[in-house]
Amino acid sequence: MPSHKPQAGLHPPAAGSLDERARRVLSAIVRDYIQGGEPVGSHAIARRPDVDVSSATVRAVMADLEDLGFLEKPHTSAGRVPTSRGYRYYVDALLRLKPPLPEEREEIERQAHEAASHVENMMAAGARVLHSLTRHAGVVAAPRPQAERLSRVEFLQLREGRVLAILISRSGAVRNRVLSLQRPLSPSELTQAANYLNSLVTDLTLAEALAKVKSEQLRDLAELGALKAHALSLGAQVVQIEGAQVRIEGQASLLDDKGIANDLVKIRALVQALEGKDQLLQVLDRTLVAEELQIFIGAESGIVEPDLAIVAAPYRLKGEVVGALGVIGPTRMDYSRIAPLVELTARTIGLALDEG
Amino acid sequence: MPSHKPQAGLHPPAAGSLDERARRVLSAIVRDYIQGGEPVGSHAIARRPDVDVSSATVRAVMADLEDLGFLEKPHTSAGRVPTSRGYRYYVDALLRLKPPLPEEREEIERQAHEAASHVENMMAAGARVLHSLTRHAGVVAAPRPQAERLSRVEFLQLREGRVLAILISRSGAVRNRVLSLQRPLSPSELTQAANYLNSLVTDLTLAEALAKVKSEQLRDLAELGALKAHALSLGAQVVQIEGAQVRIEGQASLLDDKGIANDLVKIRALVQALEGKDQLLQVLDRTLVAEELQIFIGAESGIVEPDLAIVAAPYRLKGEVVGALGVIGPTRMDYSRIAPLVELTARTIGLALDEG
DNA sequence: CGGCGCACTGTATCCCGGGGAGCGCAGGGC
DNA sequence: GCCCTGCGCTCCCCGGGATACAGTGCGCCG
Repeated sequence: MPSHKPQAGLHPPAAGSLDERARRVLSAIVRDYIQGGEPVGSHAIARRPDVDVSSATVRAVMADLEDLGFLEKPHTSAGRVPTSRGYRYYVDALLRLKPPLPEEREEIERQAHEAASHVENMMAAGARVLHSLTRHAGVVAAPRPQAERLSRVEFLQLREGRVLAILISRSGAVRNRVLSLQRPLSPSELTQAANYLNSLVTDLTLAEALAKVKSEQLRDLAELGALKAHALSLGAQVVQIEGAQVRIEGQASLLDDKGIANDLVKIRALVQALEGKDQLLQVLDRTLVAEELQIFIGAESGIVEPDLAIVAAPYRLKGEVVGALGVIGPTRMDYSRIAPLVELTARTIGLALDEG
Repeated sequence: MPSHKPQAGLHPPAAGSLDERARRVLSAIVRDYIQGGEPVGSHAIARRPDVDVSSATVRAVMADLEDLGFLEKPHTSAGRVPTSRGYRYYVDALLRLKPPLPEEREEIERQAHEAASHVENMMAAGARVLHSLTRHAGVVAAPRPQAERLSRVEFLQLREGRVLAILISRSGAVRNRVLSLQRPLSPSELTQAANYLNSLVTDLTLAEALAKVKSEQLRDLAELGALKAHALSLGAQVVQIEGAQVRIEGQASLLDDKGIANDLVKIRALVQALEGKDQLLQVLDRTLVAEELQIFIGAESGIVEPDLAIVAAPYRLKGEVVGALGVIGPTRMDYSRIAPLVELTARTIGLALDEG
């Protein structure tokens, strides 16, 4: 399994520093807490067949784990709860992934294929299927324009002084924007301008296209005609079409988590954070850069709420990473089941996009 | 002021049946409750200069109003709280509108003008300004395709067997959709098809355009060439492009209301209801049909949460109603201030769209 | 070194009683 | 006849105290 660490280990105690017994205890606590959601006591752990020591010994181990920052207790005399650091260790070193069930596979594939022709449908379907299979919030970021390769640029004359610029990407995504012209162009001039731009930017990513247009702009200003200069300035505007939408499904399920449910302040912060989707987008972007499945736990995600975790995976179009999707849930979500589901969904959606 | 009733009065006691004193008391109670948010007692009302009777008399009047269904008490021996019916009467018969402040006007106009060129920006700006001025959730429905008049249809060849259809409306809204062709068309055939369609549907609303295309399809099938038939079948698909988005800003503010804040079940239901925007869209649609400002109180809105009210107004493009926007808040929101704000925002956005 | 049991501590829940807000009703004045 | 005053009653809210409970920490023992 590839490393899930979005951040390199920051603390001195190295990952391998726990002995076998401590690892078993930590693993048991995390799984217990994920399943039950309540602070877990030494007795419950001692009863487990794979630990098999007395509760007093467990308590001793727990005290050590607490010193190391893997566990904490809500109050003096309560059971222990994993900290973000505890989850981190669990995810990095202890996690055993469970492959998705056949019916889950089928569900993902059905949804992906029904919706693949249209990018927006795809996003909605992806978010929906992640939500319904995990009962947490499913989230899909639109293919990044920066990473997408352009297929074509078109201009349509609207009315005096305004053109509609249309960007068609290789994935079939379409973006458009209304531009204002400094001086009117005739239809044939507009066609020429479009042809010229297409000759420059076809098959480039948006980022590359922008760079290309800028460099041409510098070089050609003197040497080329006014028309081409004008075309380039339009091109510079076109390429900056903003995109990057995020689709969320099932945010209501986030409110079910016990850690949040009773705290109005947290609920508010959460709803607000999800409403402005910027933070979310940043997290998904990090996944996009990493190019492999990422698990963000607590504060790592940058989302205000510290009891939230995000499992995200990039999806590919013709081999290139173009977007990311994932699941947002409480830190105590079932990583062993959800990580493979997210990974599978990303892969399946990538395949569907390739065909669509 | 035009009637705000979305439903005709259902109960026998006619609107005018309250005498002057009862109306004053009801009005005072509603305003008091809107301001303070707590059940209001007879003493508080009796102290008001515009009522000026003893608290015992107020209590008697209150008892009558309670029998009529305008008030209720959360429990025996608490103050009274208006029912939906009470708000309804208040809004219909007692409400005194307060014109927006100059700075509110300016804010609305600034936002509307900055964003008018692009429909999506306009929606975002409208929702934002309504949210920021009212501190409740602002909501804007996209111009309805059914009501919008078409400016033009364009086709762009994508790759073998697929075309991108683009619908440009008079308001500058652009919608697109990828269509599959039964048989490939050459570029010139495509242009011809587009020209033919444009000659049919320009300046029609989407609904009219659909009817027109259908009728042409029947008539011309035998008489016209295969190309035109093909064009018509494309046209039929194009016109069915779905749209109708809703933009919400500030849903987090809905959680601040005292009636909801402490009830997790309600919060969940609310978040869920807003996530699927269908219900909201239906409410705004009703406003669109009514063609004037509407106030929906409690259950009238069809939104699950009974303690919510919606103030909505249609906005116009060149005189024709094309969309609706409004504010969602607790039933105890300040209607006298918010209704004029919503109305003004709708009008201002309409004007901005006309120019844009 | 691991296991056992006891004392300690903090939480949650219930019950109880006092205080207070507000109502309904009866009786009296203009 | 209308409206005000006064009084008793009901119900909520709040704080305190008792109880039950879960789980730890630690000393002691094999």
